[in-house]
Amino acid sequence: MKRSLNTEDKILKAAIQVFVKSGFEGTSMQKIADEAGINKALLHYYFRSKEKLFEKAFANIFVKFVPRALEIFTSELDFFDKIRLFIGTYIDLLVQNPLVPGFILQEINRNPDILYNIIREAGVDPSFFFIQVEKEIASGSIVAVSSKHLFINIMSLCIFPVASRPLMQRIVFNNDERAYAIFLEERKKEVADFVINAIKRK
Amino acid sequence: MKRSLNTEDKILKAAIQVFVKSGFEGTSMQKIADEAGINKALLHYYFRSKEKLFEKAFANIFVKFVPRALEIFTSELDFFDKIRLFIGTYIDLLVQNPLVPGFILQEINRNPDILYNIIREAGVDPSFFFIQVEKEIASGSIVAVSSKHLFINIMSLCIFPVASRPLMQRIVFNNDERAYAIFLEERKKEVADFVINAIKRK
DNA sequence: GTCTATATCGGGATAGAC
DNA sequence: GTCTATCCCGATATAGAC
Repeated sequence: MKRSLNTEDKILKAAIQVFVKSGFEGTSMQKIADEAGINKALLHYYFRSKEKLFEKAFANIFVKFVPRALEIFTSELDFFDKIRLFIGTYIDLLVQNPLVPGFILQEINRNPDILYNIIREAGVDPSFFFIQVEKEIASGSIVAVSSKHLFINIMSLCIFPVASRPLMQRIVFNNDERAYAIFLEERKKEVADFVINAIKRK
Repeated sequence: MKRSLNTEDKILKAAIQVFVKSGFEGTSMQKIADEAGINKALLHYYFRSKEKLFEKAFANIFVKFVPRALEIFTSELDFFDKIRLFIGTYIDLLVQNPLVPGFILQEINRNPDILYNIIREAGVDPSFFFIQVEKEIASGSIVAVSSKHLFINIMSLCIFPVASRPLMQRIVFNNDERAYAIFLEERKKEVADFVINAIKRK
């Protein structure tokens, strides 16, 4: 399986793994070379510099986590079902990649400019969500909330508990790994209920 | 004002500033020395190593942002007023220190063990909040929610929008700084309404 | 395309003068 | 207590053999 990858892909895969774990500043080319099972010089042969290798790796990770999240809202489900489906799938995705949220937050704060090209190319656009919220308000199914606040509320409730796990697991669960894993699993239902309860017209 | 600080405090203050901006790995002792207006060797004279200086700096920042947040819930206000007050004050604190949330998330993921001593010494304990939630449920003023989920929901809604600002500002506000500043200001009311709406028994 | 060897630089840390 | 000079290592990056 891994054997079938060519060298370039093997390097990129290793780079993603190491960068996500240690961040740009905490990562050395040597560690990536070790992870890929090849020599340090080859990294430069394929990607010229650490900076350029990082850009490829970051873009690769980013598109898996940001635009994909929004796809669900383009479907034709009932709005509340869409919210439930989105939250469930997104929390799953995050739990399977627990280091990614912290990594992305770290790197966008270190260098916000990395987003410039990536967002343009990846075509991240939440307007589909905003339009639908306005429609739901007009039809009277939800109360008059700001669609932008609602969007960021949902994102916050999904992402932050994963990004802050080392801290929250300790202060709320006495650092019990399993308890926090169960807690995150519960959140798929809990967060959806919370959001829907907050906006549903009764 | 800055003149009145002794050298040790001057160094610590400079270290906090640089570490928060660039993280542990992205910070060099030289940058801290420059920021403090003194020589590199003096850092080692006062703090022995980068690691030890970082620990002091991190603990210093941490206690300003985590335990202090919980103090509000020990007051004697009405529960909903407490929630409003907490969210308003906390978002203010975060907006005034916009790099801190990302910094803390970054460092706890890099090295979760730094929390070990700090949390013990700082005495971070949200149980006061949990108890009060249980009481409110018993008295029938709010619906039966999990107090732990509620706690982390509130934290998420306050912290994440600040920590993810470079990203969210771009995809939701076309990178308009002022619009995002206004948005964060609005959130003091918006988030409180959202939370209370989600839990209030009607 | 892949390796070893090496150039060059910047980092943390210490010695020692004042 | 504060400085300059220096040590030593690890980092990025390149040269050149195979």
